[in-house]
Amino acid sequence: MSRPLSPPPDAAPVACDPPAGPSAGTRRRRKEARPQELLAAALALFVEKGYAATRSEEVAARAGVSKGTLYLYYASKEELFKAMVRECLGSPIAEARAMAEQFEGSMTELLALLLKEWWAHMGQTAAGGICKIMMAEARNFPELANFFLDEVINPSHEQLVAVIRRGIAAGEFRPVPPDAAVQVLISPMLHMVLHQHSFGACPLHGPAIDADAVLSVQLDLMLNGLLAAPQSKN
Amino acid sequence: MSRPLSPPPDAAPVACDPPAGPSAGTRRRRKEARPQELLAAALALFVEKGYAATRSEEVAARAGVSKGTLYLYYASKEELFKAMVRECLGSPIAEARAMAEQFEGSMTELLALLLKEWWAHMGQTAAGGICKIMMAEARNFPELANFFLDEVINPSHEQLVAVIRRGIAAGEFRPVPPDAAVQVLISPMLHMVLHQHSFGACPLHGPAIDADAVLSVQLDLMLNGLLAAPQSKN
Amino acid sequence: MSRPLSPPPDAAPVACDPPAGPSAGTRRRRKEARPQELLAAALALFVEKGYAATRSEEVAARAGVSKGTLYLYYASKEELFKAMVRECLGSPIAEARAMAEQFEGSMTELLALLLKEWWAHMGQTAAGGICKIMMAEARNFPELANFFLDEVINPSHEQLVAVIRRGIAAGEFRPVPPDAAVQVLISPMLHMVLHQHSFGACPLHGPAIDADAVLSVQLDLMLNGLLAAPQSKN
Amino acid sequence: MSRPLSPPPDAAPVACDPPAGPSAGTRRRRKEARPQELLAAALALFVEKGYAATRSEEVAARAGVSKGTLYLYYASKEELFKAMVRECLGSPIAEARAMAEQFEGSMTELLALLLKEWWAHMGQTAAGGICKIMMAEARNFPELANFFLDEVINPSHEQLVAVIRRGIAAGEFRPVPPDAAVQVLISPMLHMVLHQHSFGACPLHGPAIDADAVLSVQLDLMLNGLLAAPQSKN
DNA sequence: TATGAATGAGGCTTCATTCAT
DNA sequence: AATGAATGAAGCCTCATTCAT
Repeated sequence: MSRPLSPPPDAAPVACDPPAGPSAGTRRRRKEARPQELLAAALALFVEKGYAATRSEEVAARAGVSKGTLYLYYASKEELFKAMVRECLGSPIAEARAMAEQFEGSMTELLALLLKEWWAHMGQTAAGGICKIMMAEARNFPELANFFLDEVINPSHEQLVAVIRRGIAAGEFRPVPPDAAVQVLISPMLHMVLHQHSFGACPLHGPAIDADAVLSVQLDLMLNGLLAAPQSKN
Repeated sequence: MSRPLSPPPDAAPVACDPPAGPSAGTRRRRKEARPQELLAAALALFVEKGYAATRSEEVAARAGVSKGTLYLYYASKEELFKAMVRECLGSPIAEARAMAEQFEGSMTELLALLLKEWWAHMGQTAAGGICKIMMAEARNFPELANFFLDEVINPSHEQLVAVIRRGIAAGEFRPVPPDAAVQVLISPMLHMVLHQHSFGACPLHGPAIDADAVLSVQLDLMLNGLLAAPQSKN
Repeated sequence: MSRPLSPPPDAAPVACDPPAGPSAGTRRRRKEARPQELLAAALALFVEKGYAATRSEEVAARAGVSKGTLYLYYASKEELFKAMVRECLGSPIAEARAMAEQFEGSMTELLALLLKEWWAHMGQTAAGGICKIMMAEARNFPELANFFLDEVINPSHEQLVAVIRRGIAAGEFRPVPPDAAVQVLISPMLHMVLHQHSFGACPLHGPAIDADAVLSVQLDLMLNGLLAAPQSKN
Repeated sequence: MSRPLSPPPDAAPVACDPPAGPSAGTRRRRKEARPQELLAAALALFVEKGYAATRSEEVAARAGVSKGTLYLYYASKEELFKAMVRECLGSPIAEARAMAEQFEGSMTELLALLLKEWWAHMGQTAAGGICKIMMAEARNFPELANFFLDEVINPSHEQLVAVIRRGIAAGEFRPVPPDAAVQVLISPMLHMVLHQHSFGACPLHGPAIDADAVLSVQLDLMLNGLLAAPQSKN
């Protein structure tokens, strides 16, 4: 049940969500799929090589179209990049939020659930690549970086902060500074996501990170560290 | 005592004469200092913009020399990059190792000490920038990535694994898988280092990460989670 | 019938559409013709200025295209140069060989014929420029020099040696060392070819060489010198 | 007695004439020799690689001085080149002229003597390299080309023309067009000189030209072809 | 809509030349 | 006089973008 964390499942979920074009169901020609294919190609290449080192012709080729066609859909390389980032974020936050609101168990359980969700989305999906490319390019695209912060990082963060706060308020967690605790909480997964798309994808890289092991140790340690009353309770 | 973690202390270390301060009347004859100045300039720019997006002329200009001068010291942009990575790693691992070997207290204390050391080196020093740039460029420079793994990541990792093992053997820590535990242990700091050089350096970035708070929460949670017998502290 | 030997008939052969004449309204879609146009431009400029002193953009401009277009067809200036040399040699040797094999007259006549052929090809055609450029660049492109030796010089030489040998064997020529005799035989023409593309092409050059006069004197002297029995012509 | 004609005796006579600086005899420091050393280095390198492909630093290095020093003696690369050409021509023509004027034998003998002289000077001396480089660069340096024509080519040519004319007038030679005959006469040697510094200097070049054999065949054929009365005379 | 030939601004690198020592 | 670090114009080449088909 433990899977080493090396070659990211790049090919598997080509787009983050199969975003179901305007008329999903009847597949016309291919034209309707073009933007998605281009974004998927862009994602794979930008993540692999970085923005500047990726040639737009490569993206087109990977999407199976010619150089010129790319420009029918995106006005420039930069627009393609921005579209890719905006597109591949999609709805996961919304989903997680919905899940959290309906949740009725303990905060401990909710935390575990959310972290698993996060990993399932970021670790198992090409969306994780967005994290790497944003980390690499944030300073070159401040506007995008802020978009990413507003749409992804801060909402996720706030959601987890809220859970921690609720847990503390309920006496379930020890009183810790929630912001810092959230950083501690998500870091291992974030690290694995980034590793997956950098060192982990190098041909000769060293010992792979065992994602499942890290996740379970992380939950174990964190919850042990967070829980208020020593285990004698319950 | 808590310092927000945003504009990285770019200029601080890396042995960089403030490039030709007010007393810079002589504009030649710097042969000895030039390599360091160029490496410092390269570090700042490669970290900020990435390898491909940095023009070699920019590096030269930042080092206070002209385009051509750069090539008197480094045969190509790529050689400059490699030299920079190799140069900026220095001896921190060796230092940490020496410290660990002489240490006589508990593993809990040693762990805290090592993490603080790591942060002092990577978080407060331009060396942290190397982490960001390596993460961004690992797949473009596999040879360098392996150098970095061999010289930095793996030795650090092994050292911490050894401490965890010793702690477990001594009954000080609960039996946890050491490799995974180390990932959990260093992730928050790694995350902060990367953040510092990406989102944290964006002009408009959101709420800063409070490094000291994260570090103390991290130690608190981790050690609480690691410690073996619930010290009957009810 | 005697033509002074100065400005080489640069434009004449080498299959070069007069680059976009008056009817050049379409400025694109020349894919088939481009390689020839580029090679012709390269030939003219490399012969005129030498390899190193010719800028690739000049070649492109002379071919009526832009800098970048050149690189769609040839990967580098060096590749362009090599392609040009290889291209401009063509089949003359094969033709001469065929002619020699079918020839039924005396060796004296064959020799005269072959030399005229050689001059017609090298002296009246842009191919002669290749001789100059190869002489100038042989030491910078040893591989190409050997190609030229193998494909042009040595076959031509061997063919003439064979004729001399046959003439000697038939008692038509005096017994002379055939290799040296061939050198003597072709030198005047070679000299004129080189002159044509060097001094002869200088605006202010001195008295032109009269090619036809040289050729006829050359035949006269050579054959007089070669012929075996003093035909008793007193 | 026959020597193959491949690696030109580059090193042997460094300068064409050991030009005996102002105070030859007492050798001061080195300074007086510097210009000669630089010219010799320039000759070797320009002949080997051509003007444009030779870096001025290479010339300086070969002369055993630094880059800057070169510019103390010659204002620019072009001036160095011109000085080299002008310098390495020197007095041979004058010498040959003197010899011809004092000569008292037959024109046949004088012709043989002059050709041997020419070969001794151009074929055995670095001066031959000037021929190659002038052929290669004539169109880039028209002024130099004219200098070369005026100082070397035309005087030599005229001298030989005069001999031919005298021979014809004396009934010693058949009446041939003297200009063309001279071309025929010197071509083989010119060819060998050029070959020596181009194909002949390539590492893998084909069969070497046997200079002595060519020269003797050349004299044999030429004189046979030139001589007026068939050999029955004498 | 799709193509891919063509363009040309711009980056990397070289090297002739300068100049402080 | 000699040095060699420094300069920057200029050349090679790439690649984002355009546009005729």
